[in-house]
Amino acid sequence: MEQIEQMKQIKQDGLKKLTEKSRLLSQCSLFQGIEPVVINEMLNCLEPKSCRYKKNDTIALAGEPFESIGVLLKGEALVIKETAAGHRSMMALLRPGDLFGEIVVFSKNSAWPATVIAQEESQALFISRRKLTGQCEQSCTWHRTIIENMLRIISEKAMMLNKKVEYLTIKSMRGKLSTFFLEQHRKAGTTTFRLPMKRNELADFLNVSRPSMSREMARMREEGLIDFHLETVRIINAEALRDMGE
Amino acid sequence: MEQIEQMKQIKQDGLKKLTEKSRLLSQCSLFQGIEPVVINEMLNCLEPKSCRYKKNDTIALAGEPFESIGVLLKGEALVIKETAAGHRSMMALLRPGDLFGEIVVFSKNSAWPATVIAQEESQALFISRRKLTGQCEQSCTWHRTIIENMLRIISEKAMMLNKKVEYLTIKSMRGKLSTFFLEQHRKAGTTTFRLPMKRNELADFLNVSRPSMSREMARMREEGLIDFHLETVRIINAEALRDMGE
DNA sequence: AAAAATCGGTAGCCATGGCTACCGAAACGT
DNA sequence: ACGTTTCGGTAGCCATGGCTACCGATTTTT
Repeated sequence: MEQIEQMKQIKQDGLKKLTEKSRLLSQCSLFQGIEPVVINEMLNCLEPKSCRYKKNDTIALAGEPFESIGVLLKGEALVIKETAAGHRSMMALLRPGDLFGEIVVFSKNSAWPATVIAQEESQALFISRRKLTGQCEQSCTWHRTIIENMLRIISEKAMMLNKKVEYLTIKSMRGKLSTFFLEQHRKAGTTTFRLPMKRNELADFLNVSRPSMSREMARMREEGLIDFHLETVRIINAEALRDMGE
Repeated sequence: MEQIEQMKQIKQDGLKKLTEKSRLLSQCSLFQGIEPVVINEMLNCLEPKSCRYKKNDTIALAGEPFESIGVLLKGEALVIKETAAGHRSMMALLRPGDLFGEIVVFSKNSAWPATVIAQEESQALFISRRKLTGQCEQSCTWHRTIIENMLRIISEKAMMLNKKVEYLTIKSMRGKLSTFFLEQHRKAGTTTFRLPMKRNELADFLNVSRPSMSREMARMREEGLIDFHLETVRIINAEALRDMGE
């Protein structure tokens, strides 16, 4: 009798786990717009590999061949790029629900371009490229959704990179700042707006040094182009800023 | 009798045109791996809009909403980015078979990010996003191929942009050159290789000025890191180069 | 073959911006 | 409330690299 109760418990735990997993996945951009219940069915068809990692374990190693997209389910992981000299630079911090390897899965060159390392005890899911595009006989409805999601995700990544290239291509400090401020202004719709990043992060985004950036912002204030205090920026002479954009 | 002959002729001309179009499309990355004959069938289902343009006509205008991917069939077109100041910069030159708008079709923000202008008498094909992902009842086989192509195309674009960002992020001249030379070396497999671009283009790619680049290359030669003559470059001290990569 | 255009190398000038160092203010942790 | 950390501003030094100008070589045009 006790045994039966125990088994029921195990089964319940299993179900709870499954629903927890699909609930987590329903938050993930790859499964956007799909009900957790449906995700459960899909997983049977997608046959994902689930892997657990301890702290400092290597989840993916740059250069290794691969054919799967990764989803971080639990924990925290770092995406790291190593230069030939062995110098490491952090590229991204992954949190539960984040994808990795999404750019590379569908390109010809199927080797991890970066290394992913678990920062704490983590769990990741890998879905193979074939399962993702492959049409299983039944339930093609959600398959279509997942492919549309995939297309959207990669497109948005490309758009983001494109924007980044635009900023990096601008040579002068003032040009970068002007372009950035005007973009924020356009987004906010008001002449006064708040910067979405700290100075350090902004300098990093524009690929300039923080002190040099502050210096230039001060100059622009002196010249009556903008005014600012901490995160708050007000555009005074929009025309002049526009003339700086390259 | 004569009328019948005439009609036959017209029909033949139509067929010739169709096969010419599909022959052209079979060269296009979007239809890679699909037989021209099959492409003909597909076109019925994809319902592309075909448009003709005269020289200097606007094929697509930045900011305008859109939902279609473009294929240049005939002629030549420029992709142009206009800054707020009205300053124009060329982004790409399109030739027959080239796609445009491929990054944006599947992103949420569906507005042309750049302007496309015909440089000569041209013809372009537009295929709507829905038709591209939509599954028509029959012939899902090639539909799958076209979606896989689409995924590959966007992924590769993202990879390319990613690589570009990597180069642009390197701050020092020497770092950029070292990284570039090492990459060429890796690709070629030999210590001596030929540069795939002219100096002007390389300087442009690395986002530096041509004379400064030449100067730095000369210095690197003096220091015994590399040797070069025109397009031919030989790596002498690979280790030292590696240490420069940021 | 002459003229023009393109291409690559070199030199000198100097503006831009990176870097270190330091300071005060704010935010955070305990 | 206190110490600690993070954040932003400022200053001075000077290396990096942009820019113009010029030259010779090669290629293309006519």
